[in-house]
Amino acid sequence: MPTVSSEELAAAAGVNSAKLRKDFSYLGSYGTRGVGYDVEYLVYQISRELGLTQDWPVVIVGIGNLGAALANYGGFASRGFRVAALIDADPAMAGKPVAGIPVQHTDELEKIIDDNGVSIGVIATPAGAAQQVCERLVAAGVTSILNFAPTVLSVPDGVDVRKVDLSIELQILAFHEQRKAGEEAEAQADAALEAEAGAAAAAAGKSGKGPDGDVPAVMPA
Amino acid sequence: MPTVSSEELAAAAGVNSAKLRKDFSYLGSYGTRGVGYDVEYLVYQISRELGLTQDWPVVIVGIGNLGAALANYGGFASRGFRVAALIDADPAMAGKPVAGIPVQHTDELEKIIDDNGVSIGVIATPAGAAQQVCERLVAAGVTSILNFAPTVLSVPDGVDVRKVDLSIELQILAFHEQRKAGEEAEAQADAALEAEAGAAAAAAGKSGKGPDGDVPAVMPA
DNA sequence: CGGTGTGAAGAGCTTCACAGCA
DNA sequence: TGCTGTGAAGCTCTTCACACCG
Repeated sequence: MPTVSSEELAAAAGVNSAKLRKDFSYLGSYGTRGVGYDVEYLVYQISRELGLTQDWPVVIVGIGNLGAALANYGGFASRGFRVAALIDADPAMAGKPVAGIPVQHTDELEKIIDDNGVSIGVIATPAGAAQQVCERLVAAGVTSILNFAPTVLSVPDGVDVRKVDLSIELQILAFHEQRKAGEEAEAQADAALEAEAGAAAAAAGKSGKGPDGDVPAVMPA
Repeated sequence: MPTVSSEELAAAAGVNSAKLRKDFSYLGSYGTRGVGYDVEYLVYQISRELGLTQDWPVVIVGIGNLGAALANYGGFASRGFRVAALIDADPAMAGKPVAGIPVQHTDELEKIIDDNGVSIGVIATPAGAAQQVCERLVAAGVTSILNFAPTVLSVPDGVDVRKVDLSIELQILAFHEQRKAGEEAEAQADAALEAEAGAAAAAAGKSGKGPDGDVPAVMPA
């Protein structure tokens, strides 16, 4: 299939075809009237725009189950990410290969960041260690952090943090599940609450908010 | 701190105080003019609305690194989720405890779902096994699925699927990182592309889209 | 013809600003 | 007086509908 129409793409992505055409149009006119979009060319243009044509070295700190799962995750390589190093505080882990990469001790953190020109760090440590790791990463020159630890990180301006909460998607499913079961439903407003819900419980915690608003910065403990 | 103002909550959550008050108002009038919101009462009301006061039994299928990480994740219990069972296809895993719960073999899947009244399933299997597991879960009565496998699941109407792509947040960070580095920047449009980007490559794959639009249903391989 | 690119209309969400109540 | 609750204004994002072109 060398070419594809906005209608087909829209159906595959689950959106309206007009929206898709309009979005594409912001990148330029990559389609051909009466024909559609050349798949290969389109993929290249979008990849370039999203930064997938670049190589991004990342380090993963905290090689427990989650860190190991991330290290083994095939999706990274295909999106232009290269796992430059795995770092763990446990000396017993040092040298042990995970996903073919030997784990290095936290002592080496600054050197690793520097040697590899790493600007993106992934934190998969327990909650207690996350803030400290974060500070060391930032001090060493990392400017984007993906946080899997269940804690809110505070970072200086200019550093982006995105927090991944493995249970939030479950919570959304449960929310809809509850709706299926009963009630008459007050519809949209509640979704908005998700972002705010935690603040009541936390009532503190400088946010370190991500660049977009689509991931709640604060969630209940 | 028994009471809190919309201004404080808004600052903590990183939103505008008017928005927060408006959102809360959809749930009812739980604040007191001139005073603020009673924290305990507010937390309860929001918890109830989000379904956190219910107990949701879930099963996790696929006990590799990721499945184990999920089983150990503390955030579930505090949000009303109870891991009813861990299921894996590897007979060698059967009986082995993970996070204090013995792993059961896939053969038991239907019985487990039925016995525990499970309506939410988590898939953490390799991509190849996911669709088949999904079908068995649905056939057994599961109506909400959280999919960590890097594949698009197709499901019948009435079943909600949410796909968690561990690399998508990294991709968003890289996108912004790229922007920091250079360019003049065409701003908003590109974010929208994230949801559609994969469709060009996939150009197939019935979507099984989640209840909200905020998680892309299709992503590049 | 068929399908893109896009101005204009429409819908939904956010913010303002202030009446009203403890 | 202080802060909530909310109509109305403003803004952004989505959808429509069609001119235009291969």
